[in-house]
Amino acid sequence: MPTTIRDVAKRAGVSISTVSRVLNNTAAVNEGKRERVMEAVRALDYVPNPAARSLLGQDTGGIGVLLPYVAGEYFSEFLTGMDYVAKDHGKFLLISTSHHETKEWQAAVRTVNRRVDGLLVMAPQRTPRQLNLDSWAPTVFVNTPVDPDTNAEFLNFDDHGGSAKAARHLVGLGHRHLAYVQGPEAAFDASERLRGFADTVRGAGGRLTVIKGGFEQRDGFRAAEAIGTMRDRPTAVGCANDYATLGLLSGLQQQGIAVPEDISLVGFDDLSPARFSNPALTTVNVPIRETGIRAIELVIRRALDGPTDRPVQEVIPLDLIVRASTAPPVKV
Amino acid sequence: MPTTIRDVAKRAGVSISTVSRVLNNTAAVNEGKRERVMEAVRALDYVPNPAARSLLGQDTGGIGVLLPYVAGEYFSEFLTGMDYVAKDHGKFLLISTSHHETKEWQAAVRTVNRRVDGLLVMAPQRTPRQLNLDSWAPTVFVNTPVDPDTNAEFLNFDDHGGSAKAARHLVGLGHRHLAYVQGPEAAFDASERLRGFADTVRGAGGRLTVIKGGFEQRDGFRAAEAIGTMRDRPTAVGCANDYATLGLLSGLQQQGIAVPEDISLVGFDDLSPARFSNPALTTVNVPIRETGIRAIELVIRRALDGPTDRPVQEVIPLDLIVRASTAPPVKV
DNA sequence: CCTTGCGTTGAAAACCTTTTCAGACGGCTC
DNA sequence: GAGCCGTCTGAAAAGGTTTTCAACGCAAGG
Repeated sequence: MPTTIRDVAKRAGVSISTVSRVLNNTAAVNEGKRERVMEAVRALDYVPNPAARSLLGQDTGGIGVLLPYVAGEYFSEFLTGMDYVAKDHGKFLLISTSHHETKEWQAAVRTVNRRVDGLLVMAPQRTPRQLNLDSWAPTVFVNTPVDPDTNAEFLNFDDHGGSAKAARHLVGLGHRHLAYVQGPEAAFDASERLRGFADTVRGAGGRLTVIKGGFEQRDGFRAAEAIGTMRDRPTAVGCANDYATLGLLSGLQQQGIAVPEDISLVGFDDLSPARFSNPALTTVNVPIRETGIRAIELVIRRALDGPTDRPVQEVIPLDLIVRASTAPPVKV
Repeated sequence: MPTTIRDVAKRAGVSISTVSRVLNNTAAVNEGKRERVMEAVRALDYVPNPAARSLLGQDTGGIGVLLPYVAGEYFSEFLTGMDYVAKDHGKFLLISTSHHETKEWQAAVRTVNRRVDGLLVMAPQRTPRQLNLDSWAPTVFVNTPVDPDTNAEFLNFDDHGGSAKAARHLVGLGHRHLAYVQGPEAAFDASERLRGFADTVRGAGGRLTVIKGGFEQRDGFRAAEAIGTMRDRPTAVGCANDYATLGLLSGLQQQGIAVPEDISLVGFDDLSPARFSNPALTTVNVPIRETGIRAIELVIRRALDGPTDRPVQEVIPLDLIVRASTAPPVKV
């Protein structure tokens, strides 16, 4: 039986109302009594019951985080950023994942509902409309197709633009026949990346071969086999993310194809393994950790201030980081 | 104003007690009424208020997860496993991290307290005693120094044994002068790994040079500089984890030192990047995802069954995976 | 001296659910 | 036909907090 506000009140010789007032600083209290209350709180190691508190419609202290999944460095970077601010504000993170299924989505929303003060959602395969999480809590979407009709906040990456920069870099080096290893088909961000790459290559009059892939290393590894056996091999390849690029690199090298001498490679995300591969990857930097921080700050702000009529809807520009995996093509 | 049990009762023409009984299957209810209640629940889209529920001392539905930090693939694998089972049991994960500071620890415990039905703690730099989370919720420790006096559950990896296998492998290949890149000094698992390596090398009459390092790629990269400038260079190097090994590999290759021809490398963890590096890493496999699954299952079981007098205290054996980064030393 | 008002306080209501308690009702046994 | 039992039901209490409301004492103002 944990100590309650009543125990504190008894020990301090005041009513529970007074204790509440002292704790929440919600009204003036006689200095002597305030002291006694504080002393009692310390002595009994009293912590208010969060359930009782949120029953009254007060804040729950939680922030819900709904992600498609949580595997890989991309998400752990994201989480790290979020965790950092959340802790700073005395909030905790309530994480639920793997919601490619609309059913699972709704279950997750239902679970998280009323246990959190706000919501951060990353759903690259869904539009907010499909998630129908109405307006029961302030919601910030990250990396999710914008729905112009909601007044939720959106923080998106300029996947199209970033990918275009990568393609422009390759074209500028002189590449004319390029390939692109595609991400998961249903994912909004992956298709934007493909589109940015394709638009640029075709706009420059280059030839583009699109290869099915995914976001994991083994997807890139498989793509390497496909590329290795091509009769008319491309001289540069873009990938949907760094993991796939790393797998691709590994696969090519095992076939004796040199990077960047024989083939140039461009990744996406700029995760730490990209810096330490051999050769280090040219890739598009995605400030995922910082975005996690900003997103949580937004959620907290909206939870505090209530709804705005001017929600933040931002597209974050992405920069290309040129490293050693790209070079001009060898003339044949 | 969300719908309450009262709304449901009114619509179904019964008392709230009956609604509660139907929902929780806690007593027999007339079939007709049951139908009407169910209909009302569906029509109003009623979801019981979790705060009210946990106020009564019912389960909160949450499981607290306290980690030292959350960055890197190791933790994202761990989280993936945990998330998987938690979702399966309708529980949600309440995650809090970065508790190298005892103060932060206590704050985290306080926050999580009474919001969860059980606790999973990974604290390689602390003993459970230091965390003084008394007995307010069933707790399972993972990768944390065992405290024989608590009756909490422990799931630990045989870091010492795994590291010994790695060392034995190298010694068996003929290496006599080895180096070891150390992990964070205060971490229990890192020091066990070092100890296992050192014990074995010295037991076999080999020479061991210990190099300060850490768990991140840049730590390995720095170690590569140290090794590159050594006059009497070791022929094989063990590392505290794969990330450091990858950084080390990258650094060595940039100096023109060939792996495994000039130096053999052994990692620890067997994360996915280890499989796709060039050469692929020989490393000790740590079933981190599976352990996440088992740990959460343990927490849930203990939350359901109440305290046991025979808590699980297990040391999980670790296997060495031999790949391309190790070879016999070249004779001089 | 009586009112007004301020600063401070405690009682009680409200939040939403589960669970206990007692009652109603029908059918059964003697 | 009286008593009993079993099944089903609703009223009410309990859980811990915040907040409203009324009231208290006391000083200042009329």
